[in-house]
Amino acid sequence: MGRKRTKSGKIRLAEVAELAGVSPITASRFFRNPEALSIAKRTRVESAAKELGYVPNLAARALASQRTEVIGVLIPSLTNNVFSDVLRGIYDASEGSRYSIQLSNTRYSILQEEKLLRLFLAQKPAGLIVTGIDQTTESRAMLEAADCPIVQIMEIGPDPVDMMIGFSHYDAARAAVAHLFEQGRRKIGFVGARMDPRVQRRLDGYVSAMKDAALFEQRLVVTTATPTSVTLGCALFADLLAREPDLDAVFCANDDLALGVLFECRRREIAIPDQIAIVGFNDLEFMASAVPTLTSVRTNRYEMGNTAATMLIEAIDGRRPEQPVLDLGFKVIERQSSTSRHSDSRPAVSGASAANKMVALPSGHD
Amino acid sequence: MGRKRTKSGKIRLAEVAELAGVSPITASRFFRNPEALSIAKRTRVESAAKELGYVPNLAARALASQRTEVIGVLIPSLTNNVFSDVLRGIYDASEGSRYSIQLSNTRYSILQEEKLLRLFLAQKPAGLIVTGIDQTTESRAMLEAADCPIVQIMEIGPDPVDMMIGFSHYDAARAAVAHLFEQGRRKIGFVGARMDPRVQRRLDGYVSAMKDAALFEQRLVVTTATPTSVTLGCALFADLLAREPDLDAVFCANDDLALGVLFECRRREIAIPDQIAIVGFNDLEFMASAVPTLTSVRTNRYEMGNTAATMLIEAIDGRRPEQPVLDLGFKVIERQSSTSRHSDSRPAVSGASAANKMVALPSGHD
DNA sequence: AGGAACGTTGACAGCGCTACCAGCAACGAC
DNA sequence: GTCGTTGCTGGTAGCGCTGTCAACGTTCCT
Repeated sequence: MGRKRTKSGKIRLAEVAELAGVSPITASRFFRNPEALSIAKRTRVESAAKELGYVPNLAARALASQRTEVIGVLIPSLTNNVFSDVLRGIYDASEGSRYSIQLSNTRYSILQEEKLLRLFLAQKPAGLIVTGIDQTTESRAMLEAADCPIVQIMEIGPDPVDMMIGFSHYDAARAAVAHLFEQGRRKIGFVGARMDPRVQRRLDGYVSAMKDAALFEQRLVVTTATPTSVTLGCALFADLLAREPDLDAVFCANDDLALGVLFECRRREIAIPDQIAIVGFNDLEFMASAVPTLTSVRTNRYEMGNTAATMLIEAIDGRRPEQPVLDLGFKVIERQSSTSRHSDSRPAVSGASAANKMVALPSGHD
Repeated sequence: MGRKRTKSGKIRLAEVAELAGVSPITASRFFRNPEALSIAKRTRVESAAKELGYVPNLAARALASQRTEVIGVLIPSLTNNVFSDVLRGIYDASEGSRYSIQLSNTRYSILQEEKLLRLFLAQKPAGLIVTGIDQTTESRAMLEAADCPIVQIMEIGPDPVDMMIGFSHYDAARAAVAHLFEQGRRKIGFVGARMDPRVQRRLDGYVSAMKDAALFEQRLVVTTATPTSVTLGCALFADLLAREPDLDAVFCANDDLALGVLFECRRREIAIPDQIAIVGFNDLEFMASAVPTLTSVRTNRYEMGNTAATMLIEAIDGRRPEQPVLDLGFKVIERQSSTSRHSDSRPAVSGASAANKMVALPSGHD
């Protein structure tokens, strides 16, 4: 019905095709698979599109092709520093690809996750990134039935839905405790907050290491379901100290807690590391600048997000990785807070010790 | 032809309508404007949809209605704590509404912002949230031509595109400096990183306050374009101290820098606040737990994001706010790092002083 | 009583794009 | 020379939904 030159002056594929002197379908192909066109038509369509300032209509494309170019991402928290690094990795990888990111926050609730998953799946995403390996049975079933690639991030486990990228929190915690053992520490406390599955596995790693050395005592463990914070680190450490005044080290489930412990020690004039050693988890930026500098377990958060999104996009485009489960490992970054002698002289400007000793371990081999 | 019972067994609006015994268009209306239906049909459609587990196809809806239910959000950084709070506010507000969030990262580049804006606008978003008031001329023109509501967040300025929510960074900086004056400080340094427009305006506020008191000296200002970090705070403070050993206070453009300054002081055994007072900006959680507790300018980041998204959604739905520009103000939270006497005894557990004195100021009245 | 106004419903015709299949030329194999 | 085969192109027919308009019954007004 005389549908040329749409009233609102919008540029449709048909206009581009007309200007290029090809059929709409050929123009369409140019945007999806340029190699399928002859060079002549390819350049004609390209310049026509540029001249008209054509922008494809994603809704029409999604409707016609029965699939979207959206990657769904489900993470438990928007505030946690850990996830902001992961997210940045994901967004960086998605840029330049034709996929866009649809982000949702499960607030550490697997029921909420299930609900969001249902929502996402109904829109037929091109791919999905989900956090962790602890889904509801229902969620798990939906993921397995989904006809798109899926990456589980943050940790690795025995039974991937599809792809998986992360590291073993259990092994990482064991390595942290092993480091403290090496430094001659015996009464090592554990401080944890939120107690999501990954923190729980860090606790498990700590417990197993302590039990292996016949040093485990329940009262050395202080945890809470409350979301983590520096202030909470102060409070939990105070609790721990009240239970066990002879403590000679604390392994904190994350760096915020470690910073809180550091502050609380300073407040109580407890010498670090002479009286108590501190080890954190994640190696956030400030750990290297604290006084004393704080030992932590470095995790590759940005890389985790970036690789996950990259792998996912490759899989969507039909190039599945040969290795669907990727262990990114971790490193214990040894700093002053847990090493008995301050061997290095104070650096000129920043508190970062230039001579951080690193203990690198690929996780996953128990 | 014969398009009933789509092959893949997918539930379309037509199936719902058939089961409910109404026409598809009536069923469609149920999802968009239930009040337009008679009670009888409303309940019939509702139960039919529930029975079939109908989920609307957003792509088809977008194509047919020529508009999407996507709110575009442009922020400069995914890593910065400040923005993660804002984002959380935005996502929280979008939940429960029918709008979904499309997030993109401008990396503090207004050119990148322009590019993303073009991309977003091409998809006809339902609304847009952009950061700050410094857009390129081109971006500004696009925003003004856009036929959707727009909220500028993070700061307020004279000439809103549409709606605006934030506070005056200039006034907030002046208030921070005024507080230091009150405490008898005179040689007040400024430490800033990244120097995005908002940090620049904090610097402007600092400069004007110092000039008003005839205390401004260029060498009191240390800034860098480098992204902010705690480590950078250490380094910049060291620079500042080298230039001006008689310093008696530092105003840091954000809390990470302030923490770095704190650590560097500890490293150099500079007494806080006796020798040097520290004031940060944003009042991140850890400021209340540091030793000594750190004074900061509290900003309502979560509320900013939440209110912005709420206002935007209201505006999309046709209920424009009577007051399109909202000043959320700020508060100088006075803590030990800038108050001369430690009047409060040590709290039992956390470092947070229970008796934080607050100076609240609605910004915007110079 | 006649007609306007309203509330409710449905038919029709796309929205802009792509899946599918058919067509055609050019090429090599038999 | 005939028959595939490959590479490129185009026509047709929707994808699932909603905008528009018309039609209907009911109520309210004059």
